[in-house]
Amino acid sequence: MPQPIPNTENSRNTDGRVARGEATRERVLDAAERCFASEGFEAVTIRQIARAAEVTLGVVSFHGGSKEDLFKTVLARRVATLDNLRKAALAAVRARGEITIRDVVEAYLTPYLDIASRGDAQWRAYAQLIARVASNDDYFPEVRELYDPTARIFIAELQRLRPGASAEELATVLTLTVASMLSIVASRARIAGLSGSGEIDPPISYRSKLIDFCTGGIEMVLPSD
Amino acid sequence: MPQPIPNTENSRNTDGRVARGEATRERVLDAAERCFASEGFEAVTIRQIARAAEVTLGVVSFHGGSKEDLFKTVLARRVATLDNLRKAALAAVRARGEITIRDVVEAYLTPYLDIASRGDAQWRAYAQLIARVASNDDYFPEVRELYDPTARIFIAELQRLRPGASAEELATVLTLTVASMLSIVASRARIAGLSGSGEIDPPISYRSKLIDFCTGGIEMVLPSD
DNA sequence: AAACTATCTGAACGTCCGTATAAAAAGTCA
DNA sequence: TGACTTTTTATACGGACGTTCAGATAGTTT
Repeated sequence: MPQPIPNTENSRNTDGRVARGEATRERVLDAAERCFASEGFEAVTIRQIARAAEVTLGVVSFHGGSKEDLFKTVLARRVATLDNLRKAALAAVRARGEITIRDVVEAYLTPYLDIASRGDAQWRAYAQLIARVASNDDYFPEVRELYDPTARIFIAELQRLRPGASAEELATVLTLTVASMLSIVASRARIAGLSGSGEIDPPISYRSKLIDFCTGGIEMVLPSD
Repeated sequence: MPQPIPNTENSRNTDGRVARGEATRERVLDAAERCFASEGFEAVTIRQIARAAEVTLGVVSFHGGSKEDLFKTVLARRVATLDNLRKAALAAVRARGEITIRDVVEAYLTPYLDIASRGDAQWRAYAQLIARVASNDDYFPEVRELYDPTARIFIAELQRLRPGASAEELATVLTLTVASMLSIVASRARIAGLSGSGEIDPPISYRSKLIDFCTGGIEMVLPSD
């Protein structure tokens, strides 16, 4: 079941040679991803990233540029992969013919829950990083806009199912769906605390409850009649 | 309609005299509240807070202690007030007799949307700060636990309405409701961007959509039959 | 007025930050 | 092999950070 997530990255130079520093560069980006995910942009230091990547200080700047560059690169390098998983999930349900609100919600949520629950620590870190970034408005604008194109695709899909809905209603329910999705990753500890069970379950185990919640919510805001 | 929010704070010494430095202390806490809300714990510097409060550097430490103390104090000083508004809203609907999921959701969400939309910049800042804090798991544990008692009260209320629901289901839907609520404050810019309208509306204007979404979501996860 | 306490000032402390860079090392190509 | 490029090392820089504190000031009590 857990098949490897394809790496959409280009590790060759324009002339076809494998770049010598590419392995190091990835170690740096991976370390940055883990650090940013677990501590946030401001709290992380370049020295921390260097230590995590097991390289010296200068190497981080050499491969990652400034701290801000590094942050943007880390976020951008996986966007296409996640987007493609979502688009594929949407295409799959559309190919089946009749489509429902629940189908759209499912296609949007599942790939994210999936990568957030994988064995691969880097993808888990990326999922956590997204949750961190999206929940605060104050990151770099370029970062926020990374996820807009796919959001618009899903809004258009909802629009098709509920032609009477206003643009603001559609944007609102998608934003609430995204927030709910991210909170599963960001707040599992709180859920565990409030429910009394000490157990912190993987995000995917909340899948059906989350899909129910978002589907029910959207259908209540955008009634079909 | 917008009546002043009562100040639950104690500005007198034990002997009844008004503390001389109390006004300064509040200026410091107010400034810290605004700064933490708009930039987050790590990004804010003590010097920035001092400048915003129009006091010298040492005064911030004198009245606020360490940066971490200051942060906790800022969050803690308004918890009781917000909690009381929520409890009052819940008591009001319970007094009316029959109670629904929607009533419980409304009682939880409205006070927050209310303070987040008030003219008072300090309460708006506090609302924004809550959104920032709650969306990431990595703040000080004491902070996270500030909001648990009231959360448990509302969970108990839901439990009464849906006796068959498990503790984990209840904790999950409450957490998703909270996340949705906070995302309205934190992501209004994104909603505006995605809906095409340049306008950023006050949180309270999303009230009915938000209540619909959460009510529909909870009812889908916890069906009444 | 004198003694005392609370508050505030201004300056300093040691530490760590992000970034830059010269020189060494490693790899590539002629 | 020797010239050339890419990568890595080690170190340094200026600045900002959180915190501390001796001393000045203002308010209170005796």
